[in-house]
Amino acid sequence: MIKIDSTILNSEAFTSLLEKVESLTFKKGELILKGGEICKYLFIVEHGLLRSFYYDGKGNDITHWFAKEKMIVTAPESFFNQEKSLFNIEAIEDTTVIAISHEILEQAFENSKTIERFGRILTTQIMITLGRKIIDLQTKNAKARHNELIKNYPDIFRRVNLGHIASYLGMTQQSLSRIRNNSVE
Amino acid sequence: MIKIDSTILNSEAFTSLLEKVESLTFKKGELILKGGEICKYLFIVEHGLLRSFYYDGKGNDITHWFAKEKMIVTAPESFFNQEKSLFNIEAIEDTTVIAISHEILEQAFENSKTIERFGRILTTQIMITLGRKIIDLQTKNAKARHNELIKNYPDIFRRVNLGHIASYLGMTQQSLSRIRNNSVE
DNA sequence: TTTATTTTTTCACATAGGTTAAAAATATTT
DNA sequence: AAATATTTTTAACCTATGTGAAAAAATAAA
Repeated sequence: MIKIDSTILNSEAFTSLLEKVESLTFKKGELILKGGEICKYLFIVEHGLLRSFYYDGKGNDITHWFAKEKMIVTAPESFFNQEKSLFNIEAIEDTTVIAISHEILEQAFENSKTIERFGRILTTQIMITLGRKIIDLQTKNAKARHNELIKNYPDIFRRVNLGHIASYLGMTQQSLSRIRNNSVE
Repeated sequence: MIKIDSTILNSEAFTSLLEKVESLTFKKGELILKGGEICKYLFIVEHGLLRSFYYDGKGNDITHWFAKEKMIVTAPESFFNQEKSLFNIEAIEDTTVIAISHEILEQAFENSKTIERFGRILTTQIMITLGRKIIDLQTKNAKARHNELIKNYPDIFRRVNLGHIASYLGMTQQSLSRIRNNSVE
């Protein structure tokens, strides 16, 4: 859930990059990326809501991340290393994205210190965010993780169904439902 | 557990950066960074072994990461954003590190596209590694996480005591001991 | 506005892993 | 080598969360 600062979005280097990108539209339920494919694009959400998810080998799909307006999403390992993707990316609302291809982005990194810098700062912040998620998973119980999400991303919480939220939080849908409805702390 | 490629270590830009860094030595048990401080340095381990850890608020310390020879370690949020650190960093063997200060590194990022690029690629790979840890925590049971560690980092496993490994893996020391000694799958 | 589909809740029961405490084994210091 | 400190194991019991199945509620489709 990384948001792009609008000063960067409006910078010259970024504007020139944006001239080379595609705008794509997906209907609710459509897959933007299928697991097993090589992820060609990094997506910036214009309108709508995406989630990346993977299968856990026991028949459950696990939401890894959500991306709403102005957020960036891709299958990092697949996109940056051009390997087969573990992740699927799905539109959970009708969604329009800007799609930056790996090739175009690599060129932009080569040619523009500003973009390279932006990339570094972005991945740094994502790294920090992922670190926090690890800490939450290791130190907070289901109830506390749920509260944390409501506090930090109330809108995501409202727009996404329980099952997706539950797997994102590392619990079953039934547990999340129980937590919500129990007055028990 | 990110390793620096030796071609980068030997590059000119890196060599010139290394002229401006400090070499520090710590005895086993010493704290290199205390929680609450602002982390001034990014460390590259020359010899020895470090761990970063935090307190979970219930009196337990939780190992977040290990760093052996050639690995980089810092308190990311504190170092990159110059905020108070959640993490402590401790030498778990007698350790020598190269310490790159925030100021020097930021200058290097400004002045050298190569270093900026290196920073981007490094944070990208860390991002991927952290993503994998989240997946492991969400989809694997204690036994499987333990097997994963033995497979991927057998040396870390040998050099570190059980308690540190257990908290790194998101379980208690007793559980890890039980897993190890039970023939039960 | 009925039917079908999806999502959420509820419930009984199971279990992985936590908790507490102590013993055993190992390592370190004197 | 004794004494002390640290680390690892063991064991009995407990609890948060998972599992499986079904009912209820909400939403979408016909």
